[in-house]
Amino acid sequence: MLRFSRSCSRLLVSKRLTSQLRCVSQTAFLRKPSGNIDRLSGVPGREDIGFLKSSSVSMSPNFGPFDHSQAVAGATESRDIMNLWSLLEACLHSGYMERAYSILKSLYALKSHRTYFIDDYNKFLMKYAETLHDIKDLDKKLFHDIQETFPACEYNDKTLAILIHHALKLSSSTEAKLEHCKTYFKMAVSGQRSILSNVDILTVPNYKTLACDLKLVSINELPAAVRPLIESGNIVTGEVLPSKQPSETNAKALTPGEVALDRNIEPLDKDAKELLAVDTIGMKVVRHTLLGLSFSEDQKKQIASFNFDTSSNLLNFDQGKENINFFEMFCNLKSEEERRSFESALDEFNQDRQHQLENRATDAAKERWRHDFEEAKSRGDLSIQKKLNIKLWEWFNLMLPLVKEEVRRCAAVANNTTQEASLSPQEKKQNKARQEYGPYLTLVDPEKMCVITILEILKLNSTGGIIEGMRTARAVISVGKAIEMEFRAELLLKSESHVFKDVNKKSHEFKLMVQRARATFRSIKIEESKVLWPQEARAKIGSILISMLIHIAKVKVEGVDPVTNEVIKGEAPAFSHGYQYHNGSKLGVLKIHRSLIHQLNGERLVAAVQPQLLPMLVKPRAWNSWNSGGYYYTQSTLIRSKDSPEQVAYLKAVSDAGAIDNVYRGLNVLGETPWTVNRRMFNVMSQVWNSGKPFLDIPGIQDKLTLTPQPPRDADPSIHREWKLKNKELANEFSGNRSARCDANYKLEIARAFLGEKFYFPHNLDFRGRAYPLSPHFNHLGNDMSRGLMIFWHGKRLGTSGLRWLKVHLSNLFGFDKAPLEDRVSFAESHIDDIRDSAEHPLDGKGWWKEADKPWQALATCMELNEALKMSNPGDFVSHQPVHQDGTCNGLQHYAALGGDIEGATQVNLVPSDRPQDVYSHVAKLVIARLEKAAANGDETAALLKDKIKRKVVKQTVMTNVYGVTYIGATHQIDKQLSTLFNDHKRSYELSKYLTKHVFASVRELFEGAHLIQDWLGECAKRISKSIRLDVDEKTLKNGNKPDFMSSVIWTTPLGLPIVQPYRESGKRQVATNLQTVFISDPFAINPINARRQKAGFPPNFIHSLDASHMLLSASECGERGLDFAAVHDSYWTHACDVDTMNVVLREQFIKLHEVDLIERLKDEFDERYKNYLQILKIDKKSEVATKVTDLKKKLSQKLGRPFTLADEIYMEKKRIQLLNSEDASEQAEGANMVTTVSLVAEAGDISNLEKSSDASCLVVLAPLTLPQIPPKGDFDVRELEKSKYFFS
Amino acid sequence: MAIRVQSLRDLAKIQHYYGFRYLLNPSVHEKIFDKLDLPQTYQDTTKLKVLDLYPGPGQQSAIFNNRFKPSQHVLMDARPDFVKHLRELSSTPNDSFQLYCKDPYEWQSYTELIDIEKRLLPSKKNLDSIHNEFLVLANLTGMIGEGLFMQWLACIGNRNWLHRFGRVKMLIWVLESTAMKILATPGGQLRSKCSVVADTFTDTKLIATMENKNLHKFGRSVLDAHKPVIFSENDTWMPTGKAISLLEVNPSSHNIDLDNFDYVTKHLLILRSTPLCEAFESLGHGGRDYFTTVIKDKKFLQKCPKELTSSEFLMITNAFVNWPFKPDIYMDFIDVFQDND
DNA sequence: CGGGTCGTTAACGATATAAGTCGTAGATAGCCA
DNA sequence: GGTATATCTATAGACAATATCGTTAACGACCTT
Repeated sequence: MLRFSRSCSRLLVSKRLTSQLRCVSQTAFLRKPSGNIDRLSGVPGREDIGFLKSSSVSMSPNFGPFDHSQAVAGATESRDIMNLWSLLEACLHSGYMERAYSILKSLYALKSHRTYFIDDYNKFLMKYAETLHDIKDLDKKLFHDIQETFPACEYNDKTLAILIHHALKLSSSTEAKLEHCKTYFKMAVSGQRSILSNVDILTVPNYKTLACDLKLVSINELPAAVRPLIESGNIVTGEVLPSKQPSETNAKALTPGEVALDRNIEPLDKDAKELLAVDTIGMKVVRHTLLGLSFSEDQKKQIASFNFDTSSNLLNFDQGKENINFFEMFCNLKSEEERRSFESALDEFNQDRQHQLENRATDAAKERWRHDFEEAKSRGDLSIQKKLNIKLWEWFNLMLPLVKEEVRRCAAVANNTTQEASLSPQEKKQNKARQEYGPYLTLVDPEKMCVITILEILKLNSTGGIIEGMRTARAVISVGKAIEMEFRAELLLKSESHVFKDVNKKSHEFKLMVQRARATFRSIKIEESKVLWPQEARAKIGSILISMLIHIAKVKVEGVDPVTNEVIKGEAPAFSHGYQYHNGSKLGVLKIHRSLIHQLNGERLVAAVQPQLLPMLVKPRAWNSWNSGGYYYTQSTLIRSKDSPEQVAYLKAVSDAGAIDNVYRGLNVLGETPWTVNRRMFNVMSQVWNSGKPFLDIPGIQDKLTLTPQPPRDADPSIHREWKLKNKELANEFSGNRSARCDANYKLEIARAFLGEKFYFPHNLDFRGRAYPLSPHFNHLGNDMSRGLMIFWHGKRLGTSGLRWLKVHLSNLFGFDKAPLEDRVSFAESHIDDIRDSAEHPLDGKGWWKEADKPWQALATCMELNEALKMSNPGDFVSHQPVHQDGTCNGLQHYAALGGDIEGATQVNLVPSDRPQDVYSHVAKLVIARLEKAAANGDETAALLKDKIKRKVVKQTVMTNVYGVTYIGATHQIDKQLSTLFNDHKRSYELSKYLTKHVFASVRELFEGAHLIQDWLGECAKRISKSIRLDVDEKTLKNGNKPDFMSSVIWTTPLGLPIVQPYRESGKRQVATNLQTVFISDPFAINPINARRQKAGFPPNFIHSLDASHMLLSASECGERGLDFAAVHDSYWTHACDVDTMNVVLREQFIKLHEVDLIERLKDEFDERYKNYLQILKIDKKSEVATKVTDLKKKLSQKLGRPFTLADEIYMEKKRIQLLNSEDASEQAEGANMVTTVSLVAEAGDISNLEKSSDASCLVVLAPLTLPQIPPKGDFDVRELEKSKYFFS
Repeated sequence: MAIRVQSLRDLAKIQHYYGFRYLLNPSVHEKIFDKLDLPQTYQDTTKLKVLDLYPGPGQQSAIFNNRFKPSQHVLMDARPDFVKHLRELSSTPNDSFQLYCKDPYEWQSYTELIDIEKRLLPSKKNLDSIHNEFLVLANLTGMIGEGLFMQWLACIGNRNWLHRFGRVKMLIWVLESTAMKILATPGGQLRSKCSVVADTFTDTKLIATMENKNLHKFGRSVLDAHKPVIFSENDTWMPTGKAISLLEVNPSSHNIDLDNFDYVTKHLLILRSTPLCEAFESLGHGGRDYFTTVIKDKKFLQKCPKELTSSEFLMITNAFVNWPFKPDIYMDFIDVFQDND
């Protein structure tokens, strides 16, 4: 028997993924390491922060290249596998064992998948076993399958774990158990320990039986996570043992005092008991701990009466109700020690709440509807304008039977219990479709599916540019996805309770152990759930559910009869499926009836926010692998690259090699910063919000969109056209306002729910490595408003320096940020009265804060300052306000550092100086100079504009210029500034266009070095994206000399994160659903790259990957030094008193980052990665090389008896390289003697002077890919910035 | 004095044809004019004013002018190479033959020609018959041609632009593919909104078309009914690979609200092969219920949109207009593509 | 028993839709010495 | 005559999606040798 070993299931999964991405390619020979990368190690002794290790891994990956050959041979197969997996999973959980078995057979048939097949079989076996009553049957089944049906498949330790689990479950006598288990343990592939490591299969009682009762294994052999549970011996009985020192890791979590409290809990519990009798033991301890702290009588009462039952006390989405204010309690505690015990008690409570939160969201929404409905019923309220929730409850009740019926039919089809013969052709077709989507539809409770459908649809209102509705395609996918997420969460929960069943959580310490064991279990389980439902399946079940909703959801409507002019009342479907045209292409839309829209505008929909999109109540799961971190019950990936399997593959390889631990470290620091809501700010905003009037960036309530009156029918077509444009503009503005208000609503409601709470933001990365919080509606990256709503949970004493920084911060928020720090301090000091007025009378005072650039944050800072200044010693004030340090044009800072460009470095404050440099003013000056010169030459436009140029006009363009803004984009930005000066729309646009040219030219002039690098990066990207790999697939070359280009730009960030630009052609296909066909992209398809986007995106993406690295480095260092740290890309936040420390850190890290010549390293990486790639060049036909190539082609063509194609050229070259790289000396010689078109061109050396563009006189040749020379580096030494006060300020 | 008619060979020397294709063979032109029998409409050609849009090399313009001697013949074109050529052509002492160098694509050009500069002042006629003093010639065989034709059709429906003067006959060269769409019959493969609109607001005939293998796609009925003049591709310049056809467009007298009609046909024809009773639902919330109540004919409800005649569409439009809960047809657009997850 | 024929169907690909694109690359012309 | 510059034209592509229809491949029933 061939045996293979796998020590734990994590590895299993990783292997499986590899198989999925693996490609049977012969590329290895092309990838002899050249040692180039070794050279990169640079200065000896310098520590590697990730790049070196990572780049060597990603340079010789264990998966194939991503192009057609993969797409055809590998990807279609891996797509099949993924589809089969998801179907297998669905069938297993729906209990369709026969179908599941036949899917297994299909999986078995896929040869490339063979080695990993046992994992699939195990899943089947696990479910199958549940239907049996005798362990012998299971035994029989397994050996029959392995010997007969799947002869090439070997069992593994997981299989044995399954057998053991069931043996324990099904055997009646201890002897039988013992015997079976003994046998199975003997069959172990890699030892007992390996079998025992399957904590997702063996339950805690299993472990106990094995270790304590049967004594088959010793406690030491158990997985670490379970060991304490068994050791404490407290499983089934639930009896509280005398507290032994809890083992290992959890020792710290409990102070002896708390344990003591645990035991004499009775007396104190008395008063609470009258109020609530439902505390679990664990919660009693929490309550007890809290009551033991030095709270005011009032707060003690609150705690005593607070319902610690998490299931009824999740988050407070109710406007009228006030949740308990943990934050205030926390702040009022005097001693550090008390605060610590408070926090640990709160954390424990929040563990449970987070668990509930992530799992009970849909139930909560449904209960709310029911509650409102019953309340209205009891009041006898049957008015026509029913409350929204009541309507939703009615729909829910109408929809449920339909869904149940459909589920029933699907089950019937799956179980073959339909009478096919008696069905109409249409029904037969329906049943056929049911066979496809049925398994997916029967997984989630119909009630939940109804709720999810309704919520998703309402949430999508007004998205996708549709005024009163949404795109169908988006709707069906969203619903499908939401169902899938629900399924995953349920699945996890179910299997968790399976493993932990019978575990009595009566003791407090024991509970902590269970919590810990659970966490381990979850990590394994989440990583394992790599299977995703195919888009097709999502769309299908989404459409089924939506069409049912359309069918039953009705609203009362009023209309005027055009004939009689009478008002008519009636009923109409609330949703309607139709189409709209855009530019001649159809778009499926799902419209929402106006009367419902109206109601939606008025009501809050917050319960609809998926919990996976909220901040977390507990510290996020720490990142430790590419797909493990963040929320507890939902899988998130380290990098948001949903449609780039390529990047995932690189990431996985690098992650498994442990090369990006620095990234994880930084990200975890960001996630561990606790926050809370700034209550005073929240109150001000609520007040503004409730007024319904527009205020700052919050638009007012708007009723409905009114279009301008239509021009007379016979008006000139141009007038009609203008009318249409005007309407579009109006609609645009309307929906913009609506979504802005909606967004503000979300933010405020989420903030309300988190008032007084301690929360965290789990982060992950975009494809360039920039960090973003996972909760999209409410986070510190949001607009001014959301930033103003948040403060650090922890407070720190200001001290002198902190007070000063707080003042600077205020000044910065006012836009007064280009002056020396002392001036900024005095700016704040000179406005002391304004600050007090703003803080104490934000809405009824002078409103000085509203003049700030960032008014909300300014107000928050005013309040903080005011409080501090009220104290006799402001330095003693405990501040929670984050203070920001921003880079001056961070992109340019990186460019200047890369180019060593002294002039540029000076401009962006890399060079120490007494006062900060203001790039924008400088550019403005340059532009004015240019315009004046032009005006002197008689250019009227220039003369007109030259007085209009202000710093503000050019600011955005200068800033975005580095990030590769296009000419058009910049023109729009400038037009936004200019259009306020000129009334004429067209005229101002003309002027903007003119001005943009000059601004671009000025920036280029000022940052010569930066632009040389930018150009170089752009050129590299262009050549790479137009290059051809030697072992391309035939299909790539099908259209003559215009092959599909498949190579994206790939690089490694200094932290070792591999970045793959995901810009590829879309590759979408039509998928039939119940409502319509939808056009969706296939995530497995590997399409030709989009060369233009690759080129345009690379320079800014590269810079972004650097600033991300800088941020993560600074984050982990700040974390190391005990700072609370947050960042918005190039704006770093911490407590006022810690700003000095942070400033040192971020300078150190910037220097650390740029000490190496990153550009040179990038070129070496490219040279290595794209070695042997070819590029297509056009050279002069008459040149010597060209004639040689033509002759060779002619000769070969005659030999072949057909034209010599590009594919032939490539094939030949491939052969040559293969020979050259051969181990065999004779083959090497043969390769050296071989003459190919490419070798001819390569011999000619530098042929750049021969390049021609005109078609007539040139010859298309293949040449080895060469990258341009790096522009010379200037003399600026990055170490200088250590002393630059204004580098970040 | 007669306008110069040149050989195809000479005219082909003009460097740019801007993607347009023109029939240049004089004898075919004569054949076409024979068939058109314009004098029947324009009995008094001394009162005839002609607006010639995109005349290009001006071959058709010259032949027309020589043959009918209209009182005024304005050639509107702004393309440099053609302008150069036309300027020569119109330099012959013939007052009626005037070049107007503006782009016929711009609505502005017409406003300037007629309302501002008052260079061309067509008379206003009632809707009883085809305008007998004003004729529009055009060549829309270029890239933007099809779109422009569709807009002109809408102008006929709205009675604006040149059609505010009455039922102005138009002779328009279009790509063969466009002609096929316009002339598609109920139930036919190519039946679409534009042919319904053309049926409703005009009486359009296929006058001439270029010989090619796709001819049969017009449908036997069209070919039989219109008996177009067939010419060879060698009679034309320049070869674009696309055949061209000449349409005679006679606006009909009607009193229909284009916007509603447009909405109804557009939406129904998306589901061109779906029975009406189902397709109605896509017209708005509760469409199926409403229309199946208003329209009693069960057989009619089983028909599908592509089979409907223009008068059937009209009937549905009327029902739509009377629908108390009808959707706002002016909200039927998408705004800028903005996507955020 | 094999193979061939015919009919049916799924699967794929092509095409039309609406109706004021548009950005860009490449060619040409206008310029100077 | 040659080259840097400005303007012009041609051209493709993104029809940022979907219904429908024609063609082809595949499959299976049936029949004949």
